[in-house]
Amino acid sequence: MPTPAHPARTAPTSRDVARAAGVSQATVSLVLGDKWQGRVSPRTAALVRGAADDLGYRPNQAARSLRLGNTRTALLVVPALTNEFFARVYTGAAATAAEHGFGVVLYPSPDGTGPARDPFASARTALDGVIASSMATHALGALRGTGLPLVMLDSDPTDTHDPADTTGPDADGTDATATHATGRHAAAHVNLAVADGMHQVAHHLLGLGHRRFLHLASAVDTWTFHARARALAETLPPGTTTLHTVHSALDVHSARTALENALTTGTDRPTAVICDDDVLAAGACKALRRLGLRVPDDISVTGFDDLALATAVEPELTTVRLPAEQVGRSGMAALLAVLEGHTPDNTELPVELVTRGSTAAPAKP
Amino acid sequence: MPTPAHPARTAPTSRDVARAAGVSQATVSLVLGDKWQGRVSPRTAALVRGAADDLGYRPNQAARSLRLGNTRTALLVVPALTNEFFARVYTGAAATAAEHGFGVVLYPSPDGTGPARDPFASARTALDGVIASSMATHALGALRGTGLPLVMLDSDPTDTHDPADTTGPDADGTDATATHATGRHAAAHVNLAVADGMHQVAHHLLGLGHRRFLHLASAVDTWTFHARARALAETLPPGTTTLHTVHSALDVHSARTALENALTTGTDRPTAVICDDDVLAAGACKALRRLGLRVPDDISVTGFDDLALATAVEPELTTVRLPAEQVGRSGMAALLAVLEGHTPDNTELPVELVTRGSTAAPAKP
DNA sequence: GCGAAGGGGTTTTACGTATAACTACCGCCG
DNA sequence: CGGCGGTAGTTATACGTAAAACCCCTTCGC
Repeated sequence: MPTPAHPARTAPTSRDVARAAGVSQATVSLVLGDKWQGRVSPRTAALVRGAADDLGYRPNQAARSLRLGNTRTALLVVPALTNEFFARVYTGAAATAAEHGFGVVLYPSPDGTGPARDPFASARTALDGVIASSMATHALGALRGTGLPLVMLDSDPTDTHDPADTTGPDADGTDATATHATGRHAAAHVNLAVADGMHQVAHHLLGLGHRRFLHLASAVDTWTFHARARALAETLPPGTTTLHTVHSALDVHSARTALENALTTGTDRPTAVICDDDVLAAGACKALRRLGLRVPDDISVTGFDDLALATAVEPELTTVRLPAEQVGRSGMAALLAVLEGHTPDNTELPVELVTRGSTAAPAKP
Repeated sequence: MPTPAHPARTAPTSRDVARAAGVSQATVSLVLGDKWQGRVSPRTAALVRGAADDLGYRPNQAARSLRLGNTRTALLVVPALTNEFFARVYTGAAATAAEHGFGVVLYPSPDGTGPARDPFASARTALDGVIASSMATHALGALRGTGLPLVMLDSDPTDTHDPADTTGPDADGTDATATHATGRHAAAHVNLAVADGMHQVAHHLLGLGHRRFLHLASAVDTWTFHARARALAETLPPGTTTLHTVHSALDVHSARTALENALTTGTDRPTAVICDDDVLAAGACKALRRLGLRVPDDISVTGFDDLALATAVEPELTTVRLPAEQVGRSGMAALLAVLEGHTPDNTELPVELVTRGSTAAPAKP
C-alpha cells in the first residue's frame, strides 16, 4: 500500500499548491485567477497549474465568496417544481447561469402554497440576486426590503415597486426609506406575450366558426392570468359572440369538476372551451367525455403552455407554446446584466399557437 | 428625507451588532449561536438580540462556512427535473433539509443526457454531501473519487462501490487508495420496492385472466429497470403465459412508435401491456387507439409511478404509486445521519398498486 | 554612472465568523 | 488574608482566498 503518511485527508488549499510549486500563495492565486499577465513568468505559471491539478486543487468557495463579497449564486423563486413549466424555467436559468459560472438555487413553495417564513433561510448560501415568478405568491412579501437585484417573471411590467403592490405608505418614516430601497434594486421584467397568445387562440377559433366561448380560467390571482382574460375579452367581438368564465385550481380534477358544474347548470352550451393551462384543458376534456360530448366534434378545447401533457392526451391539445426555457435564460441574462451594472430593458418573449386535434369547426346545430 | 449619512449600504456584520449593543463581537457570536449558557448574562443576551434584529443582521454564510468547514448544503443529482418524479423527489429532500437548516442544490442533466464535465463546478457552493439517482448516469462518473458522503437512490443495494461499477483494479497503485476512498464515504441506499410493485401488477393482471403480456420497458440501462424486468419475468408462470419485451425512450412519442412497431410486426397480440412508466403507458394508449384497439376492452395497459399524468389521460391508468417525496425525504435523512457519523441502514420504501380504468379482463376470443 | 522603468515575484492584509484562551471582578471558605 | 471558583465578559486566532502594497534585480535611456 502507498505510504499512509497523512491519514486525515483534507482538501488541498492554495497554500498546499504553493508549497508544491515552490512559490508563494499569492502567486498561486494570481495564476489560477488568470491575472498573471506580466506579473508571473509563463514557466512559473505552468508550474503552478501543474501542481494544482496534481493535487486536485479546487478553490474553497466559502473563502472565495467571503473575500469577493459575492456568491455567484441566484435564487429562483417559483410556485412549485412539479409544474413542468417551472421545471423548464429552472433548466433554462441554470444553463445560462452555468455559462457564466453562476449557480441557481431554488425556492419553490414546499406544499405549493405555504407561507414559508423566510426564503433566504432555506437558501443556505448567500445570494447575489433573485429571479421570481409572479406566481410565487408565497415569497413575494419577503422579497421586498432585501436590497437584492430582482428580476420578475411574467408580472405587470408597469409595476416597478415590484414585490407586492400592497399597502400605501406606512405609518412611521419607513416610507421614504422603502421607496429608496425599491428604487435601488432596479427590477427588470421578463414577460411572455400571453395577450398575443390569447389573440391567436381566439382568432383561430373565430376562424373555425365558433361564437359561444367558455373561458376555463386559473383561480390564481396573478397578472399573467388577468392579462389573458383581458386579451380574450378584447379580441372577441361583442354582440356576435358570448364569453363566460369559470375559475379553477390548476389541477386536472378541479378543472373537471369546475367544467362539469358549469356545463350542467349552464344556459346554452359553448362550442369552445378556452383554458388558461394545458392541465386545465386536460381536465376539461375529461369533463366533456363524462358528459358524453366528443372533442373536437361536439366541442373544441384549447390549452396553454404546450406541456408534455398536451401531446399525451387524446386528442392532442391545440395550445399556445411558451418558450419556458427561454424565460429562464432571459431572466438569468437580465439578472447578470443588472449585476454588471447595466439596467436591462424589459423583454417580452413571443409565443406561438400550435394547432392540434382538440379544435375543429363547430357542429351545425 | 432621512439623513443620508451612510449612502453606501452594506450588510451589517456581527461587529456592527456588537458596537450597537456595546459588547464585543465574540459576545454577539455566543449569544446568536445559543452558546451563552453561563457565559453571558440574560440582560446582555437580550440586548444583543435586540440590536441584531434592529439592524436586520443576518450572519454571512460564506464566513460561517469558512470557519466551520461545512456548508449545510447537499447536492441532489437527478436526470431531469421535467420528470415529475424527480421534481417530487427534490421537493421531499428540500423539505427535510430545511427542517435541519440544510439547503439542497440541484444537478440535473441540462439536456437530459449530456456528459457535463463537472457537477461540482455547477454547484458554486461547496457541498457536505451528495444524493444521487442511479438514473443520473451523466454524473455518476464524476462522483467517484470525491470523498463526499453519498446516498444512492434506487440503485443496486448490493453495490457498495457505488458510482459506476465499471472497470476492475486500475494499472497503477491507485487501486488501494480507490478502495479506501469508496470505503470512506459509507454510501447509503434508499430504494423503492419496485420488484414488489411489478409483482402486484402481474398478479392483478393474472387475476383478471391475462396470459399474453408485452413489457414496454425503459431503454435506460439502470438497476431499477432491470429489477422490474426481473421481477416481472419471475412472477409470470412459465408455460401458461408468454412475455415479450420492447424497449423505448421515456417519452410519449417514442413509446407510441415502439409499441406500434411491436404490434404490427407481432405474432399473436398480447392482451396486456405492462409499462415501466406512466409516460410510456400514455404513449402505449395512443398507439393502441391508433391501431383501432380500445383500452381496456381490447387490451389492458398498466403504468408505473402514478404521476399526475396517470389521471389526466383517458382512461385513467392502473399504475404503481411510488412515494416520490418520501424518497427525497429518506435520502436526505440518510445523508444527515451519515454527516452525524452514523451509518444508516439501507431503506426500501413500499409501493402500492392503484387500480384504475386501463385494466380489465381480456376479451373472449 | 545613475535614476527610472519594469519584470517577477513576496509579504501583508482584509473579508466575517466561531471559539479557544485569557482576564477582571466578586464572594466566600478555610 | 490568600486563594479558589464562578460569572461575565474580552482578546486573539484561524479558516482560505484575492489583491494591494511592497521589494529586489536587471535593463535601459540619457
